[in-house]
Amino acid sequence: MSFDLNILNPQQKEAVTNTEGPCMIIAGAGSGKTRVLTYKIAYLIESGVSPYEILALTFTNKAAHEMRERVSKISPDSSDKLWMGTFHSIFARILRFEGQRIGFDRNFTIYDSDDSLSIIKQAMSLNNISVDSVNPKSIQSSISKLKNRFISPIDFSLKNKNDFEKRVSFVYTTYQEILKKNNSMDFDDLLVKPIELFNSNPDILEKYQERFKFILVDEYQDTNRAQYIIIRALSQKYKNLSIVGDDAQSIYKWRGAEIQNIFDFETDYKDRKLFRLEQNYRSTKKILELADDVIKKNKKQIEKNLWTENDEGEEIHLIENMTDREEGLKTAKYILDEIQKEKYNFKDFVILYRTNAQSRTIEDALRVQKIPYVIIGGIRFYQRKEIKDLLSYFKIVVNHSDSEALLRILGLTEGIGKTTIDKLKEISYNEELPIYEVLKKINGYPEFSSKVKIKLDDLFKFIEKYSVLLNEIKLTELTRGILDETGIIRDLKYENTLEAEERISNIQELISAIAEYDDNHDNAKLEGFLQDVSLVSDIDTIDNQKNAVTLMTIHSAKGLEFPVVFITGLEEGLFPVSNSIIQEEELEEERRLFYVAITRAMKKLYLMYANQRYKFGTPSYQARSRFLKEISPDIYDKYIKYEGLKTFNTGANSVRSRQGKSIQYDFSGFNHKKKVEEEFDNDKFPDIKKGVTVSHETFGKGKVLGIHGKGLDKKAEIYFEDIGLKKIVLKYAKLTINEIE
DNA sequence: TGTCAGACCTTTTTT
DNA sequence: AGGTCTGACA
Repeated sequence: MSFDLNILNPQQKEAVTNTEGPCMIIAGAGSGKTRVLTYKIAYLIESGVSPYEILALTFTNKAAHEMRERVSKISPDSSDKLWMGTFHSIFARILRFEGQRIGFDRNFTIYDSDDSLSIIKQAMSLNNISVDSVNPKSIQSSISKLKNRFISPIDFSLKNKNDFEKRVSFVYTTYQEILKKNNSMDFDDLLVKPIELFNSNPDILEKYQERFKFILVDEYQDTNRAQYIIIRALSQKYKNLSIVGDDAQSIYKWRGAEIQNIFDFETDYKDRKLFRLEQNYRSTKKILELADDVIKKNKKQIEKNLWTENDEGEEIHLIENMTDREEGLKTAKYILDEIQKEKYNFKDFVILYRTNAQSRTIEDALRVQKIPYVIIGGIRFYQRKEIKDLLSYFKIVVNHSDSEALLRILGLTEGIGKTTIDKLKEISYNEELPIYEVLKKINGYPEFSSKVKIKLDDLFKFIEKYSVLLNEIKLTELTRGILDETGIIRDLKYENTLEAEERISNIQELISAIAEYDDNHDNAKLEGFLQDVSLVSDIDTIDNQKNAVTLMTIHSAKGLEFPVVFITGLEEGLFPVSNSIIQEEELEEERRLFYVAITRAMKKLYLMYANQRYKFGTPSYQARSRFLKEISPDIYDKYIKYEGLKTFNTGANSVRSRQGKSIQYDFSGFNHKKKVEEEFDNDKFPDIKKGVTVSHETFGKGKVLGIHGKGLDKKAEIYFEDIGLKKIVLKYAKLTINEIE
């Protein structure tokens, strides 16, 4: 054997070598879960199982890549033959092969949530539901939840419903019709459609049951109903199903995950074997004990007892800050201190937060201190406007039915306005044709002016041209050709702003991603690239080489570890997030999230909160998180070092008194906003105008590029020498004027 | 048809 | 603080 089972501990070894039948592995945080999965796969291959017969499902591409790489170290020739990937990517692949059976072409488009929202709006308008009466996003999430529970439009329409649900039902039906017409699927369809396929085609199910004799599922606690059904169907014949999970780390209920799946595993598979991985190799004793203390407050959980042989470790820091800005600056300061004291590198640090919106203040502080950082999440690369624009051209060339992509392009085309687009939509709807087909015979419609017809015909010819070239020239040349002909870059260059430069560099990045894909795949096709693109998440692109501090949400951090972890924004209403206060179940999920955050830390942990934080551009005052208050006194006394303005008592009284004080301050400054605004209706900041050079207390020297709003809402767009472009609300910022140009 | 300023809404978390 | 939508105007 080319690998050594003896490096595993006894429990890990048993979990690895137990390959027959259903097997459940409860793996605590940092207990070597990935190692067990990779060894199990390698062990199967060593025992003579063909890699083609193994299916391994993960939640992120990163986890899949990492696992594949680790398998390839043990079992070099077989790793690329494994079926290993996210649920979404594996089943997208199967649907490309078999989708024709349920009426989809193999070049179907995968819609992201923005695309999906736009279709929801179309579906709403077709059902005469105004976007003012119902929030399209709430309909979108309702539909997504239904799909995750594998409830079809017909099933749902048969249920007794309230007003809102009736509307959801109508929109759901129309929404699926549009997706079908566009030859496209949303993320949820990638799970729902395989089930439909298997249900209506037993021969196909049988084929894949036979193919995947061994199935391994990672992060089982975060599977939803649809995923559960797929796994059950595929494993039914051979029942060689290994699931790995940790109920304490279930954090995706809001996305339809059913933690119950893991609790139910033993009733679903009566003869299942159970293995517990309880030795933690990651964290210090102090960190682990705090984590344990936190998670014990939750009622429902599978019993386990996490322990470690690691050192006791250093104290955990708890730091109070007056404002969110101070929180950022302190974080930066502690990073610099740690680097000096402990010889850490920037890449050893992660700063975690509950919501993406919190990153901005932290980024500001890091830039001021010149600390390099990478930010994961937020506005995703592939969701940026310029990228989506360019991708739309690619999509329509690959899939002519993708009217959503075509509509986007029409919106970009000079000389085509809302009127034309509405007319096209109407014709397409009445004649039940994709918009592309309407363009094809555009000359037969007298309602368009000849000028418009020429434009539309040009666009049609453009699509035609590249559809032909699709199979004739190399991917890199094809996409380069499309890019040049759209003139996107030329237009951006003409704009000649910093923002446009940024956009151009994003496009260049996309083009190099295509070149890389072209190099790595024989006979690379645009279709394949588009699929990869729609299913990547930012977490997949973490670059371990770069020496920089990482910023991300706690959700993205699952599965990762860092020597030093900062958890920021530990405040009521933010973490736990406000509406989870009402429901016990949601509160427990927030607590698990806190648990996940703590257990990312290997050596050092910093807990941060701020008394005042900007929310929606206005300051708000909140108490520190209940998660801090509920830490057991003995853990608190032994392990936690508090730095703050007041003595930190675990009792509620001290909080109240401080909060009271803050609220007073609040009233004096902001609750009389309206009155104050009247007083300052005249230009309060007459000297801040375009061209003036100013100094800001944290951002340094900068030049005013523009002014927006008036009175107290007056904002200035300032280009700071150190950190770039910022928008500043003048009433909050302390600016001094340096010189007038 | 295209533009621009102001109003208005947003914040959970993501494949 | 930032993005999106809308309605007035060119």
